[in-house]
Amino acid sequence: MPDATIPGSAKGERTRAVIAETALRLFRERGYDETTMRAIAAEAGVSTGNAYYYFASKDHLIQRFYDQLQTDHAVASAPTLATAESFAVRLAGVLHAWLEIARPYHSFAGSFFKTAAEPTSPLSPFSAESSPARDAGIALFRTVVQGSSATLDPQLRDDLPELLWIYHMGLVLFWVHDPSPDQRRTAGLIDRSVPMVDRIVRLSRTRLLRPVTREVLDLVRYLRS
Amino acid sequence: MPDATIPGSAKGERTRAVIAETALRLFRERGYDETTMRAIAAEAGVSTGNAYYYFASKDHLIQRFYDQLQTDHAVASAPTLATAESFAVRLAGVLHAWLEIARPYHSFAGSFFKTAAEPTSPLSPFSAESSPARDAGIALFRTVVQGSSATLDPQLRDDLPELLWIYHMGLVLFWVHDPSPDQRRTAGLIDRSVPMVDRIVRLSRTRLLRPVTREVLDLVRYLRS
DNA sequence: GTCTATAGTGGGATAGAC
DNA sequence: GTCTATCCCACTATAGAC
Repeated sequence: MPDATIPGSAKGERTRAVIAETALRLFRERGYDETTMRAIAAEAGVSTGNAYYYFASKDHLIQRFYDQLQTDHAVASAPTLATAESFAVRLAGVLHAWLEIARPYHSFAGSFFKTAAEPTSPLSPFSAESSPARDAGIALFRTVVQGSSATLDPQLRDDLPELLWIYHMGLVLFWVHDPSPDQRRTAGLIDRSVPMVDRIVRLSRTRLLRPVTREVLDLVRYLRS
Repeated sequence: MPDATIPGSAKGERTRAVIAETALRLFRERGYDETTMRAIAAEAGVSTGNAYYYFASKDHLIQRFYDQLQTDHAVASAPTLATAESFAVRLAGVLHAWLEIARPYHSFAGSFFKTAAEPTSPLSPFSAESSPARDAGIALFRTVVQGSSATLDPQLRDDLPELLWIYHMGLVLFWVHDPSPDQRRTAGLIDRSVPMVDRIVRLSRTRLLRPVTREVLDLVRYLRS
């Protein structure tokens, strides 16, 4: 036996991984509702009891999917973030990157989305369990802001990444409901809304709009408190 | 004509109503997940099979709840709409009215909200089955706009009600996730966001913001097409 | 601590007799 | 239109093997 220091732990992690990967594969092949825990366990070569030993519920298998998606998104966004300087280009690049890496999962995302939408669910993007993925998402948008050539109100510079993440969540909501082939309408929505966001961010420093900017920032702080 | 011509139909409608009312009562008393179809059927004095004869699924029982809420909302909004002239006051009145009539259902709304969020669900506010409720909602906001003293760009005047309905859906989303007592944070969100909306609507006609207004309206039309 | 096997519960949904 | 009987599956419980 290799590894006597943490007995079984390595093996356990491998079993956990096998179950998670099998589940994800079956979800993609058959859809979420059509994939039973029995089938996942059988296909992974473990007992159903064992599957439940590692994952508290069928829903918990999706947490893996989130983390995977988040990692892939960061990787797919890297080229844009490394080269583009314009805020609008960086933002559009990151959003389109998400669209591309998420595309293969569109049909099955729809079927488990309901679970994520439930307030008490650990899969909700607003839940405590999701805070690592959420923080990673906000961090990505922080990179979008910080690397851009745009000059911003300092306070807005701090809070804008969170606002952009919420904007992204709105796009995801639209995407989930988007029946068009390859979700082209969502792509269109990005292409049409990014320039608006860009323009509004630029205008936020003007005398006319500064009061609104203040109100928005106050609101963000109120909601965080 | 109210008729003896369709025999049994009246009886059927009564059975349907009894089941729906029983279900709503039990949902409020015990919560959605904790109320089984067996319990609903038993309490209503019918068999479970019969309950399924009238309602294709447990979720379908909620459609009744939607309609009820929509009707109550219109009634609760009437006083404000009959008296207030300022756009901000009318909007805030209608939104707070919703908050009040929805309050008793907050805890159970959370548990079935997931169903409504599912794209393929007939309960989704964007579904074809929900279009009557959606249209009624938009009509309510049309009254908010049309009865107000504010002067608006004609095109915006046409599309603003739909935008306000979407804004309302956003507030509902927040409300569902709001754990504060009596959902006070949602009330705070309304109080802080309505002045912003009001200000932005006023500013939409200024030279500086007109391009953004155009873009927003183009976007709305794109999404409708 | 990791895993199997098995037996069982409860609830959404359905089939088919009447 | 209404019933009874049954299916299916998520999930639990448990007892024990390595």
